Amino acid sequence: MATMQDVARHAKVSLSTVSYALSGARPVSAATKVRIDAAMAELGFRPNAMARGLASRRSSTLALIFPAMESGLGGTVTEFVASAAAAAREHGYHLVLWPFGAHQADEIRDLVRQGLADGVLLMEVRLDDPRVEALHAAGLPFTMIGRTREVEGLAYVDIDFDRTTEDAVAHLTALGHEHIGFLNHSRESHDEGYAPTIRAEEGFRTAITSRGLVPRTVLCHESPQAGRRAVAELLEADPDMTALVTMNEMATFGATVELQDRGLRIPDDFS
Amino acid sequence: MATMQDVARHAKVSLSTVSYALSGARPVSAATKVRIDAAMAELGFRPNAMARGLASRRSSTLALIFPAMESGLGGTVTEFVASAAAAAREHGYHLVLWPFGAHQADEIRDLVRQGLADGVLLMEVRLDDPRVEALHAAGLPFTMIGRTREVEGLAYVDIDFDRTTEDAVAHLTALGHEHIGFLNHSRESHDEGYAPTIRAEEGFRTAITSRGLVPRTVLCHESPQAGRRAVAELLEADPDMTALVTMNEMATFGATVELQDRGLRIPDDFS
DNA sequence: AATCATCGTCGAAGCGCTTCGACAACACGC
DNA sequence: GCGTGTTGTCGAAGCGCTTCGACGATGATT
Repeated sequence: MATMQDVARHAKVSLSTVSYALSGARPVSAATKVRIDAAMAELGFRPNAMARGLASRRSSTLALIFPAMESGLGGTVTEFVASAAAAAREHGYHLVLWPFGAHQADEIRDLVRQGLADGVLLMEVRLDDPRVEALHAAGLPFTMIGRTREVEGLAYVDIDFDRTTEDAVAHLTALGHEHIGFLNHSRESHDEGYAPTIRAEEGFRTAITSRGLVPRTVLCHESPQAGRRAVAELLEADPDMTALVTMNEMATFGATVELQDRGLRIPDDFS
Repeated sequence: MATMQDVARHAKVSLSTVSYALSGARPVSAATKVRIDAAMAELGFRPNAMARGLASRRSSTLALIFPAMESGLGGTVTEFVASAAAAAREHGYHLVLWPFGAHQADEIRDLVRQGLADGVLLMEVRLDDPRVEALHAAGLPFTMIGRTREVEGLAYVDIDFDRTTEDAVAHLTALGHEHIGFLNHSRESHDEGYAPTIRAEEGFRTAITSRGLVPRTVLCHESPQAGRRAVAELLEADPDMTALVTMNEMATFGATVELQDRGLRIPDDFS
């Protein structure tokens, strides 16, 4: 593998000039730049990531902390991961995966100190999340996908659950539905303080009660089987139910099966 | 951040002794080791990943090359990614994501030369995959999830599609089914040489024809909508069809909807 | 023509670690 | 008591790059 020294010799300039040509941190004359570019091309030079990282104290690497296999890994999570990787790439960064849940803040602290990451993306944030504290203390830049209870001074992107549930309910009431159920994520996720579960539940209740209707919600594991049972429960609680709002992708597949099983056509009899 | 030099001073030994205590590459007396461990703990020392990588020419990083968002990113792919990350972690490795498809062998070659990865995991391998050639030429150790046409000298783990399709067909014929359809991945994936699509198709045909039955297969996009249409097609081709073998997760959800829509109960009327 | 920035380039000092060669200190067999 | 190995430790030389200070060579400014 060709080093920068090789390129320098080949282009008959000093090591540092090659470095400056590459980074643009200082001006380099057009003529020398051409020679250097030619030498780099000829030798197939690629700057060594480790050496660059060590000398510059910047790794060009971002870490994506994501919940190993906790909450079912729906399609949404996967999309986040895939687009984060692609976006990092576009900006010349590497993306490393740190599969740590909310209870593994210590491991994160350790990894951060190894200096491999310039910044962190935190996924599946809990309302009170020790990982946030750890990252904050480490002084590493980070942003969250989702949010904690307190977001003072923190950067995050988030889904507006108040708005989405309100929109969903508005859509259904506009269609004439008055008995609307809500199929949420699991009880575990709720009890762990997983924000989407909690905030969507609140949003739904608000949207429903503000219309003088009765909210019927159910927490449900991320599986088709659980989805069937959950819908059965909802229909027992309110046999007149004609519409469902759902947060739980996996369970939804089971839900449709259960509905069709009961002779309810979608979308004719049930929305 | 404490360096190894700090630890050495603190423990009153030389820098190299600390290194040896850490790596075990040379013996260190029990007494000094205790002092060094104490110093490391007190200073909260973590070896710098970049420096270690530069000096040792090993990055402790593995790259996972995976298809950005090509083939729908089913749950299986996600599981692979998540468990790869966890497994890497367990072995003290980092896992970086390189979102490159079969047509981006050049970009892979570039990244490899940056020396960030000690080895590579290649996913969604095509029967003839330029990435394999690129990695081979780069001399980087790699293994594949899936396989190319020629596997001489290559390491891989793979699904036995002959066996899975045979098992599926055997299961269905044992239940008495004689009109069995096959719901495959998309035509695009087939034409691109995506091995699971091609090999599963072959496996299914073999399993069916060896029983004197007629294979009915359909290529189908990764979506519920496409799944509905595909099942409709299959039933038109053979109205007596009573069972389906499927490779296409997303399409399957649509398939069940279509079947139920036609009054076919699962599993009573249709398997 | 003298003065001063500015430009383009170079050499050298690290970044924090691994690893090689050296070398005391000591144990062993005879 | 002399070779002959072991053990445990140290110093120093890198790994391949970034970045700082220095310095001749221009070109612009009076």
